[in-house]
Amino acid sequence: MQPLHPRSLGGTEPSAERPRTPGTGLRRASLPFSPAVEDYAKALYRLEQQSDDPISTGALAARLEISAPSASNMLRHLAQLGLATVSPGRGARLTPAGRRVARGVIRRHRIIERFLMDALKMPWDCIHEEADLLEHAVSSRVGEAMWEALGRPERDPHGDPIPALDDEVDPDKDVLELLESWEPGAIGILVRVSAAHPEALRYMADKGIAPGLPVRVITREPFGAGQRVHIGTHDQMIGPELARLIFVQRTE
Amino acid sequence: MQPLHPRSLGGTEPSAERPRTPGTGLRRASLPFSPAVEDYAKALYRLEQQSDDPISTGALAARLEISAPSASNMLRHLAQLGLATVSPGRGARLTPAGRRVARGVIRRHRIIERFLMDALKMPWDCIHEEADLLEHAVSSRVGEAMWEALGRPERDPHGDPIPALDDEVDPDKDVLELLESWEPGAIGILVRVSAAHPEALRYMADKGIAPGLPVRVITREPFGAGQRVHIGTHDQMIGPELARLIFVQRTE
DNA sequence: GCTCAGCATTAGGACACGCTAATTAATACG
DNA sequence: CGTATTAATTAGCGTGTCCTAATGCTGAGC
Repeated sequence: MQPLHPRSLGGTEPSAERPRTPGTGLRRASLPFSPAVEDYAKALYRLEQQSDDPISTGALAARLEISAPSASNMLRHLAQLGLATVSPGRGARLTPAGRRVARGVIRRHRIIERFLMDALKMPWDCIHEEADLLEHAVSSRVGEAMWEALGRPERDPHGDPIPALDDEVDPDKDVLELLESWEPGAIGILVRVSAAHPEALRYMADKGIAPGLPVRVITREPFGAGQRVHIGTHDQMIGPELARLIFVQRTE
Repeated sequence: MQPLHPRSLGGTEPSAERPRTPGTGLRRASLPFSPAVEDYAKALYRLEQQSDDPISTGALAARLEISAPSASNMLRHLAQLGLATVSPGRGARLTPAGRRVARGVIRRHRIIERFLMDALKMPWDCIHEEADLLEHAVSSRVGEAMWEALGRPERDPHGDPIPALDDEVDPDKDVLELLESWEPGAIGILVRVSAAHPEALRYMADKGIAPGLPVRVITREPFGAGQRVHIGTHDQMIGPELARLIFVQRTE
């Protein structure tokens, strides 16, 4: 079904004669799915990873910050494209094809983040937004070229893994824990930080907290005050809200 | 124009509060103009460079390969945005603001081409298409970061100059000539090749014809057969159609 | 001065995506 | 078991961008 590879470069004739689907804008003739479709697939994918149950229209709408009817509508569209199955009134699931699309977007997103960071030296706190903008315009050809140019990295700057298109498993499953859950004495490596909160990212960048550093919990203060943690070269107080955004992997 | 910042969790009111411009899609809240608008500005800019007269609706439509009514419509829209002035029935011109927008797009396009070529090592004949896709998604922040990372190049891989936003002049004006116009004995440098024909690009890449090489016309064959030209290290026969795509600068 | 070819514009749709309001289906509670 | 809350869907609409068909203007030749 559908070659996931874009760019139908078989096009011999330079112009004219093309049916030119109306209302679809001037560009984008060559990318397989619209940005909206890709965003929906991505959101469903993420939600499926969290819950295992079919995704309710409402949850999807909340995630994308759109109205429930819009989500409902688009789910029908996704079903029609073969990317999701919808049991009316009961929620939706991605099909394998839908998961492939979603992984493609996520993969490109993370490659782009790495790229903005490493190759373009852009500041931490804007790369997520910029990557959101770019992920739908970067073809898989360009995405893969970036990945090669970067030396085939396995994680983005927040420590999120860069998935292969047919990876059905999350490599972090059963491996990562929240820093929040660790008791004094626990030792490991800071693997990833949630990318969802730009302010938190800025704060952590400022404090030198980044994926890859060794971590050791020293104490846990009572009454929810947080943990004293050795990260990298010095000690920090990590409040519980921040500790919920930091994922660590235990080492013995 | 709101940056669509996520998570406004202070929301006390049950609803209403965010205007949320409808029909505008999920993303793109942060880029100033739609891809379509940018494309129109770019096309007008190019056409203005060629003719000096106001641009007719038909010429614009032909350039963008869209219908005349679409062009007419969009011209009204551009006028409303302050990017063009339209004298009904008589043609359109870009305003200074419109020229800035157009130069921005062209600048980003050429930076992206250079980038795909130099940083990502992508093949010649696909970079133009890819850049067309990317130019509307690359913010000026990212574009400028690319430019810096490349060492502030002045030309794209086809030899087209990368304009500054407020450059009102074309540096190639009065300097470049078509290879076609040169007589035997003429000597110079190949500065740019037209990017419009992917097949020609492929052919030239194959023959080692690229911007920056020294050029000397050896003979001109009669009856439109073309020119024998020394390019780089060896001689080639260049047919008249190809010679119309090659721009050269004379040296003494 | 009138007619007709050629361009531009208006009219009327289409499609993708978003919204609100109203309606229906599902769940929960007295 | 009936009603109240909540979630999902249908209805109807707005916007951007494109299309075709019909109409309107404008200049060239008579």
